[in-house]
Amino acid sequence: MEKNIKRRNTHQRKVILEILRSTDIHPTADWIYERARQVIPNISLGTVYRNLKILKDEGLILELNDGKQSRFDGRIDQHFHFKCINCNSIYDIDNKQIINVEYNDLQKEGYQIRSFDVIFSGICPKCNGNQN
Amino acid sequence: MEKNIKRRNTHQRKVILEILRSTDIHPTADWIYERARQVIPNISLGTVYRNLKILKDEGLILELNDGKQSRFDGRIDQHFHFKCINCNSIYDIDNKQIINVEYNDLQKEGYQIRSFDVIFSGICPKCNGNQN
DNA sequence: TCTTAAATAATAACTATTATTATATAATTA
DNA sequence: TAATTATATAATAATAGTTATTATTTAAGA
Repeated sequence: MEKNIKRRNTHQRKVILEILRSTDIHPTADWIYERARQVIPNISLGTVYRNLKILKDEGLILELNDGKQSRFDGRIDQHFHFKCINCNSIYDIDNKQIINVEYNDLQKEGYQIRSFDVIFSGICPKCNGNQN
Repeated sequence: MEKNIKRRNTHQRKVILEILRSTDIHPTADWIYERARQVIPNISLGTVYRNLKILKDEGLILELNDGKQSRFDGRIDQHFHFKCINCNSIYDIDNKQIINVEYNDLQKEGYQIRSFDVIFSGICPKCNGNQN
């Protein structure tokens, strides 16, 4: 994607970012599209995808993935994720203190670290006990 | 997928697992397919996908994802990953000592943790210095 | 207000993955 | 060892998530 492009602050992009920031369910592009249509009835799914890519490029959102679909996250402060292997939900994990990462050694080996995510996998509290 | 199915130990599945265990590049299904064709010329891509799913289901391999494609990992001992945002390579990170995860609190909240991965994102040593 | 390049809506195209089905084969049984 | 049976295969079609195309619209600067 072009880096030094003069971006226009469009209504569509503002609505998409607002929708994403209003939820913690890490929605798919399609979910965001359905929500956006309630505000801009003739918005296009392509517009949703394009703007999600731009927002990610600008560091305003994160892209996760589910295995088969991309999911998006309006939170960009350091936090982690739990992926339920039963219902496929993704939860935010806020207990920063549970994880201690020291990556000086990696940097010495030449890795430039921009970010990191910890993704737990298992059964979520809702599914726990009533699995199919 | 059926759980109590009587599995047959096919030549195709053995070859696929062998190929995956022989590399550390976390290949895509298509890469594995090309390699497998050198051993079984008329193997089908569908067979590769089906067996990768079975092997994952049996806990013999891991599935990572790259954003748009699945990547597979023949290593199942605890280790972490580094994803280069420049060349898209995924590297294994072995320094277990750099990461300390304590998830008792999560378990108390009802999360059943089966596994976790730490994914660093940034520029790899090879790309460091000669980015495009 | 005029100009211009970026963004949009609509839609087509692409691609990774999964499903379908007739045939082949591993493994069990006789 | 031969017959049986259900699983796996190869070939191919179908699906679905995402990206590309293009004529038109629009945000933002002059």
